Amino acid sequence: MPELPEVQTVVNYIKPHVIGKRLQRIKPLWSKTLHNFSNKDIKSEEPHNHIVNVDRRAKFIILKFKNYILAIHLRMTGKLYFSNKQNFSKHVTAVLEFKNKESLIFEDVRKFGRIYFYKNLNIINSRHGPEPLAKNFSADMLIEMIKGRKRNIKSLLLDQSFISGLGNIYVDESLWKSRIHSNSISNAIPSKNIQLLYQSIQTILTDAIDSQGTTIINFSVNGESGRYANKLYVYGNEKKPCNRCNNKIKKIKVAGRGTYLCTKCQRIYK
DNA sequence: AGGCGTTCCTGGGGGC
DNA sequence: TGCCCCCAGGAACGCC
Repeated sequence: MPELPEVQTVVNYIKPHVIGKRLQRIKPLWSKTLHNFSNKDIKSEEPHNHIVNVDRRAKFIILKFKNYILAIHLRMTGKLYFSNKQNFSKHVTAVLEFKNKESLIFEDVRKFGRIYFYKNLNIINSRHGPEPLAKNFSADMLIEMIKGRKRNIKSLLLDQSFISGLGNIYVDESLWKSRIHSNSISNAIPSKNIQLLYQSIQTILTDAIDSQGTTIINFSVNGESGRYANKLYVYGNEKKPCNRCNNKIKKIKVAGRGTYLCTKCQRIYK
């Protein structure tokens, strides 16, 4: 599941390939993939269809054009890669075609991924919380945010309107690193532990971006997983010993999600 | 406010 | 070996 580090990895990867390229058309191979627009909307923007920048906001890949943006969400199994091949796998749901037969391929086995057409980032910003790696996002902010809610901490951290970019993997890793049980109630967690959570999120996300993420995010290089897969402390490690206390990692269900944690050294605050 | 169920999808795992 | 059943999971939405 692509989360912030995987999405950032995709952005870093495609950016040099697509900046300055002129989009000719978008071919939908799965009708729902183009969520709120069609190729007509792209045509009507002519001749201003050059990609001027590629960026990330929350878990969206943002293709910036002169007068609009395309926001691409990979959801569960979406993959985005640059290609000049003409034969696609059966899971390709959309093709963004440039000149010279070059294309951005959106491949998505489960078909949950979507592409959105907006004038700017306003709508996305209004629905999403702060970026955890933004320079102006501080530990004090996170403390205030978490203390101000009375909610299951895992559910809160997964909520994109609360904080952007975290998903199941990095929430489990961050809570393990800061020794907070996933079933803790947000306003009962002491400030010093939230401070530790803040540092854990920073460290983990930064390290995961450096490692090009955990899951497979494109097929164009080698189809291998990101190197962070080898650095996970709890996620996917059921029954393996906890790196801190040697207790067996458990898999439980929290907020409807499969959740990995150490019930011995992650304390529950209620 | 917050928790929970439902929906969208398909590959893959478990059971037999 | 093969078939059927069931389910994970991000986000939006409706309900209580």
